[in-house]
Amino acid sequence: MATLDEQIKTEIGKAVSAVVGQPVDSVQVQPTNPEFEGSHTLVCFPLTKLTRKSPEETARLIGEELTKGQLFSRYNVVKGFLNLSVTDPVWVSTLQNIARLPQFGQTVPHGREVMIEYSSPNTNKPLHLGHLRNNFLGFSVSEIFRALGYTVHRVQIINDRGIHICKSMAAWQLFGNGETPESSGIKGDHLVGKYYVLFDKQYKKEMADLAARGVPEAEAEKEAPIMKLAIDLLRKWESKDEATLALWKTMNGWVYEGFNKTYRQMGVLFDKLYYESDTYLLGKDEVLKGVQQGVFYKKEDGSVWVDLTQDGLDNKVLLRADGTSVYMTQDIGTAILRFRDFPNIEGQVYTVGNEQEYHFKVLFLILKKLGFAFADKCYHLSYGMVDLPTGKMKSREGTVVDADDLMKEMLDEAENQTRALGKIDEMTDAQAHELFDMVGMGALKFFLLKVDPKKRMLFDPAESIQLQGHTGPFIQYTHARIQALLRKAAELKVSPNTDALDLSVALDSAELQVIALLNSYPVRLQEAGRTYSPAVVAAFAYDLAKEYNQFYQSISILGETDKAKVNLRLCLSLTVGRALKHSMSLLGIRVPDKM
RNA sequence: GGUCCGGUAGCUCAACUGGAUAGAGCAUCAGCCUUCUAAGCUGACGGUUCGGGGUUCGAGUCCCUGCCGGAUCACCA
Repeated sequence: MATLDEQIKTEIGKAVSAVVGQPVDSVQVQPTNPEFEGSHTLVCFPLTKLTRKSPEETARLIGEELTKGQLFSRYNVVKGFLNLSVTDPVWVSTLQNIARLPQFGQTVPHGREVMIEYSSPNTNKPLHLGHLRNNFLGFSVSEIFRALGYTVHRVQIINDRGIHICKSMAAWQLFGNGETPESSGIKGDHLVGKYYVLFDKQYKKEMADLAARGVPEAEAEKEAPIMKLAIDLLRKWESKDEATLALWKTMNGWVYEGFNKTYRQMGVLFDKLYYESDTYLLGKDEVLKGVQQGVFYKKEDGSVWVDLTQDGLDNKVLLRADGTSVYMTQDIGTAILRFRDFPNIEGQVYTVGNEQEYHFKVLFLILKKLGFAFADKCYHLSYGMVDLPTGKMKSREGTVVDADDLMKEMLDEAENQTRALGKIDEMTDAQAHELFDMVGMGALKFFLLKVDPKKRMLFDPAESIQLQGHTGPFIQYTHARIQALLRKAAELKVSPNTDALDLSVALDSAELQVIALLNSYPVRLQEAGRTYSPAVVAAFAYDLAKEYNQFYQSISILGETDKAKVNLRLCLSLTVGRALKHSMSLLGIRVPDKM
């Protein structure tokens, strides 16, 4: 059966063709401004060239034609805008169709597959605010694609090797005295991060000493004893020195234990993990093959390059003169490996900050030059930096907002405000804590996801813990309110019955607005998928909650004497509740039944 | 310097990809709980959409130009 939107489009198409006298391929329909009567508006200016009449006259003729049918009851014309009113029975039956689908918004799985990468941290320090935006985005986009019927593989590449972890290892060897997460009570990732900071401190001190002795800076950078130790550890690691590997494994193990706790609190999941230590050599063969194919070229010193000047970019190194890989080499290898692991995926989505836009442009170009068709289906989900009111986050200046700390603060704040409102009086301790978690995380996730991913955003802590207004908790509250209403209805034995919906009830404009909004959900979801933007889903959830609250506040539901109206309003509430729950779940946000 | 983003109310963000009088939240002020959860609702205040040109029935949106902010252009990752 055709959806309301499809029916409307066909009807309007027919009417326009009838008035214009010839088929018109595309007509422009938009939602009517709330200040005018109607729900759908046809923009008639573009048609005047064909009708050779004024916009008003054109609109009037089409309006006359349309109101002959069953879909529209009335029309009005403002300038060249034809505002159309869909009849109440059509709206009620639209609501009925939606209410009959418990999985409204969910597309039936069609088997197409995508891979989505997100998170992908280094293992030398704990996760911070920037990672939160990354993880929430990646997880949410995964959920959106699942809702659109895709099979999604959520992956990350863990940067577990390299000089950064060797720095932490070096500092631990020097200053650690055998300290472990158990002995110190410090979470593993934070403990390793502590030594990374210690490394930096010591390194700076040694640099200063060397400078005082007149050693040039460039030389001092490499000659500082602790740096020499780190470089030595990296070399030993690459030659598979047993003791070094053991320490590396131990310290990475601490980090993973810490990360897993953080991921659990964040509520994100992965289907497969890739480790750089397994994949970092993979790209080399492909690059060498590329040299043979003539896609890349080798310089006299033995380094391998790709010439991208034809594509408006530069020359880029792919293998160092000593034959070792660079970051790009690894990424080529990893990309190819993933398509081998999952031959059916259409493409990969990389959730990585916008400072790496150039890198991914180059990566996709190279994959294409190597002849991989999937290169066209790769997408860099590039997101903007998260700034603080004090400016940019800088680890060296200690202005980084730690992910664990922040989440804890959010939960504490949720608890404070919830207690202050006396909301947990009838709850068990466990229920209360689950609520604090839902509200705190809901506030944080919504705050980070409501902004267009592409845009750089400001994280104001004071604003992020707001639980009123344009926030996650506002939407959660609306959901809880609806559930309370439905519980009350059940007590009164008037639970919503979608089959009993009476198509002849007259709709209030507040009811109509809510139904129209509900009806737009599938389109909004499509848009969210097309633009890889959870912000679209967040906007929908907020709009719906806002609109519902206006309805709820202006119209009595259980106090209504007309039984048909009570049932309609309950069905409407039930359906809104489901849509809120579903859309919020796509953001990784849970909604409570009481709050 | 080259390339790519961005600049919208005091602040944080929208604006269905060219449509009507540019919308929300926060903040400020004024109202609404004896009635389905006030984490709510209603109203007021708040704008030269960075400046200047252009394209057309119509521009925050497209083109040119200037200003401001950011990212990037490594044998780093």
